[in-house]
Order: sequence, then C-alpha cells, then structure tokens
Amino acid sequence: MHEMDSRPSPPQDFDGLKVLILERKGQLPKRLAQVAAYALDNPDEIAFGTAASIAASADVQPSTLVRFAQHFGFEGFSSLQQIFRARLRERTPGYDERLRALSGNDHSRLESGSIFNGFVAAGHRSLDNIAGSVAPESFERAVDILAGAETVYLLAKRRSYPITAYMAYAFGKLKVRYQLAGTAAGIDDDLLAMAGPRDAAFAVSFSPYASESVDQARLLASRKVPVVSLTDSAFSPLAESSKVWFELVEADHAGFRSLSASMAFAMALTVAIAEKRRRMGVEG
Amino acid sequence: MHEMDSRPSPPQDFDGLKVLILERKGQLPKRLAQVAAYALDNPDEIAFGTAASIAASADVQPSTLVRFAQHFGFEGFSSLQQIFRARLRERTPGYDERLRALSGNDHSRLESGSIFNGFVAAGHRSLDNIAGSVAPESFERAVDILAGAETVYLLAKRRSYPITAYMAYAFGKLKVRYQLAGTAAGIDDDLLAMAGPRDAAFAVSFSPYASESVDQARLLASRKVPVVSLTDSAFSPLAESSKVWFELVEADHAGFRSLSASMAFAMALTVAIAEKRRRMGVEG
DNA sequence: TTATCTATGGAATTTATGTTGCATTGAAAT
DNA sequence: ATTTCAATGCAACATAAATTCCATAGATAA
Repeated sequence: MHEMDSRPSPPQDFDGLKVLILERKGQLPKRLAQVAAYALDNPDEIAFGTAASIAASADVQPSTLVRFAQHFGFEGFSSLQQIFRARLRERTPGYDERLRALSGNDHSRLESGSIFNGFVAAGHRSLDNIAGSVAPESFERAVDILAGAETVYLLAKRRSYPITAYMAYAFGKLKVRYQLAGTAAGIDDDLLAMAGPRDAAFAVSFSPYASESVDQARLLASRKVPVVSLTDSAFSPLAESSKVWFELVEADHAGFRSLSASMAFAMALTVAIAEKRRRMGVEG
Repeated sequence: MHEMDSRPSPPQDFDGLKVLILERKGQLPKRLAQVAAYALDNPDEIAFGTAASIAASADVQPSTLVRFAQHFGFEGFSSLQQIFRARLRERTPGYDERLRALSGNDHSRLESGSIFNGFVAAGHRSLDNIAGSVAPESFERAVDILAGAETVYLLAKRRSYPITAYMAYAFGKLKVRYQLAGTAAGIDDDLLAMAGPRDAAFAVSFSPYASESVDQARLLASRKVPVVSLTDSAFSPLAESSKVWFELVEADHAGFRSLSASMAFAMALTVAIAEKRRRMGVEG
C-alpha cells in the first residue's frame, strides 16, 4: 500500500547518477535499460533536447522518460534533465575532481564554508575562462606595445584598482618605469599630461564602468598614446579607445566576483613585459 | 509594404552572432542593447534558461527577447537560443582539451605564451592549496571576530596591499565600516590610535615581511584589538600577534607569484563577514 | 507645438511540452 | 491454462512557455 518508496533520494550530480545507473543496469526493464544506455551515451542530447525529441531519438515513448526519471528518484523528467544541464554548466572538466573534493570537504559543514568553497570554485572557473578567451596574438601585441613604451601609465578605479596597484608593485621590482593614476584625486590630469606617443597605457575597467578611467583612456588615445585595456564586457566603452583589449569575465559566487583570474592575467602581462624588455635591451 | 526584409540572414554560429552584435551595438535601442550585453556576458544562461527567467535576469520583458532575436534575423527567441546551445555542444571544453590547450595551445608557440600559461597554471595550483590548507574552524572563527567588530582595520603593505585595497572596496559596497591603513604615509599611527577592543584588524603580510605591518599588528594586539592575519609562512612574525592566522602559499611561475588565491580568500572572507553581519543584525 | 514613427511594457493568445491515466501486452506464478 | 502483476504504448490532460497583439510612452521631424 502507499507506494512511497518510489522516491528515496535522487542523485544530485551527474557522477552520482552515473554510478547509480551502472549499479542497477542489470535489473532494469527493457525500455528503461534502453533509456539508461542512451542517456549515458548521449548526455548532451538529454541536456538540450525535449522529452519528445529525446524519446524519438532513443526510440521510446516520452512517458518512458518520465518513468525512467521517477525510477531513479526524481520527480519527473524535468528534474532529471537539470542534472544533465548542470553538468554542462559547471564543466570545469578535469577539475571536476577538485570540485567534488570541494563540495565534499569539511568546509561545507559550516555556514561560512560554502562561501569559501564558492570562491575557490569560482576562481578555478575564471582561470579556465581566460585560458580560452585570451588570444595569443593579442597578448603578444599587448606585450609589444607596453614593452616598447618609455613609461607605462596604469589606469584603474574602484574594483579594478587593486590590479594596477599590484602591477605597480611588480613594475617597481622589475625596474619598469610606470605611473599609477588614481592614487590621489586631482593630480591625475597633470600626470597624464606628460604622456606621449612614445609611452603607453594599460587601463582596467569592469562594469559598472568608472567614467574617469574611460575618459582618461580616451584622452590618452586622442593624444596618440597606445592603450591596452582589460574589461569584463565586449561593450566596454574602453574598447573603443584601445589598440588591444581583452575581455575577461570573472566567474562569480552568489553575485560577488573576486579578482583571481584578473590577477593571474595582470601578473602574466607584467612579467612578459619585463621579460621582453630584458631581451630587447640585450639584443639591441 | 510587406515588411519582408526583416529576416535577411541569421548568423549560424555563435561567433558569427557575436561579431554581428558588436558591429551594431551602437545603433541598438536601449533595451535591445541591454539584452545584447547580457547575452554576450552570460551565454550559458541564454543556453539553459527560459525566456521568462532570462528576461527577469536581464531586467527586460520576455517580448524584448523575441524582438532582439528577430532583429538579428531569427524567427524568434527559440531559434536564437539554438545558437547558444550549439556553442555548448561543440565546445566540449573537455578535460583533455583544456590540458592540451594549456600545455600545447597556441600560446606556447609565442614567447610570451609560456608566461601566460604559467600563471594560469600557478593560479590553479594556488587555489588547490588554500582549499586544503584553510581549516574550516579557523575560517569560521575569523569571520566571527571580524563580523563582531565595530570597525575593521585593514593592514597591508607592498605586495599585500592590493588585497586589502580590494577588501576595502568590497566593504564599502557591503556597508561594513573599515579603515584602510597604508594609503598615505604618516597618518597610519593616528588612525590606528583610535582602534579599541571592540574593533578588529585584518593584517596581510608575505615575505619579505614589511616591518611596518608587523609592528602595527603588534601594536594593536597589545591594545587588546583582536587581529586576524594572512601570511605565507607559519613563521611569520604576524602569527604571534594574531588570534587567528592563515598560511596561504601562492604557487609561483618562474619565481613570480600572482595573487589569485589570495584574492579568492579575501573575497570569501569579506562576503562571509558581511553575510554574518546581516544575519546577526536580523536576529538581534 | 503637432504629427508621425519607433520603442517598450504588459496582457492575451497560441504553441508545444511534460505529465498522468488507461487499456493492452507480456511474463511469471499458481 | 489461469491468474496476477509489472511493463509498455497511446492518447488525453494540464501546465508552462514562446509569441503576438495592442495601448502607451518616447523620440524625431515638420
């Protein structure tokens, strides 16, 4: 009586579902086994298709898909589909082990732990993003421009400021001449007035855009100072003024973004510039 | 009559769509531009979400999404969504592909490429490190201490300064009272003189240790101000003055360290503090 | 200012999608 | 052979989603 055992505990991630399917594969009815095989072989189809299209493709009835889902503890096909979609979203393939380690580690017990884990995971994702989104040629061009400059002007405000602050520190150590704008209000204009075509600027601005940085970049560009910029959107007003620009979207946790990937990028750029200068200095 | 020119030729892949959007971004009406920006910034959401959920997230009407799609030659929103889904299908941002992308990608052909790859890889390693080395209980205690403070004093110099600078920005947004030391030399002492037992401090110092930060932390500790600190060595002189301290070793590339993991940690701490405060405020 | 056309928000409409119910089939047990 | 129960296919149903329509607000030109 009362078939309540039908929904014990649905798996919450793809891997969990996978092992569960493999465990029960032998005991599954014919059509359900058919679906199981199809699901593991074509996970992407399950993620994107509709119940009807998937059913046709797997040569079963749509209702079979629902029964399959319910058989594994889900409320219906839709809930099962979420697992397959989440798998594509979180795809930090190769880092999935680390992420599982994260969600299963001691942190998640405590309230603040999930926040901590969230930012670590977001950091990984961000780094994956830039690895794919930064074009090598652009990076090389940016290095060329900045390494060729007499003085590198660093432009950033608000959220972006820590990035240039760090670059400033590193430039200092690496003996690269620079000027950091934005330290004290008011003197920026005088500072930037000294920039000429033989210099170059690196500007960072994330939305919401600090208009000052954008204006300053525009000003420099109008005076033939080559500008390299880093932003989080192809729509950034910075892009217009820039010879080379990079789009770098930091993954967020609960809407908050850290600067993990930006810092890696900034450091790579900084060191690459110094390295190029060293070689130029030696070679000629 | 007969508006048939409305559907000339919809882009057939994501990249085609992207360049088309960027070309016309200037001439787009307000809401359509809003959708354009959202679409390029959150492609995954478009791929998986429903028109209603996406519209809510982008703060437009569902009908605007349809108009946006039609504006770019698609029959409706659904057709446009296919492009975003296809992008995820094809882009098997697969595990091996990622690793190959890093070790053998286009970057490594170019001189600067290996530097770029190196810092991305170092970032990943750093994040792995903190995931394992930060004890959940310690993190929780640190959050407790800092969330309970009236004013949070942020202490950092040199290489560590960008971290507290970023925290300062975030605290400002989150309405947490703070004081950032080290902005202008000389006034620090006056600033810190105001700190009392009901406040708290967060100090960051990596080797080589900036003696000022260490001294300031010691000073505050002697005046019963609880100190939480972040360092890269268990032997850091900061540890002595701290109620809770974290050891966080950033992986390096060719001897240079970026701040990827530190930034993730700082942001996690910042948000956790704000979250805890919000809850304390609500509960009593 | 007025007229005209575009852009926009919100509701109505229509499409299609997931789910459930029911009759039938097939297999196992008596 | 007969009974019983699970499994399956098919069609009706209910729901949710995309799309279209219309009234209004905003911009542009006369």
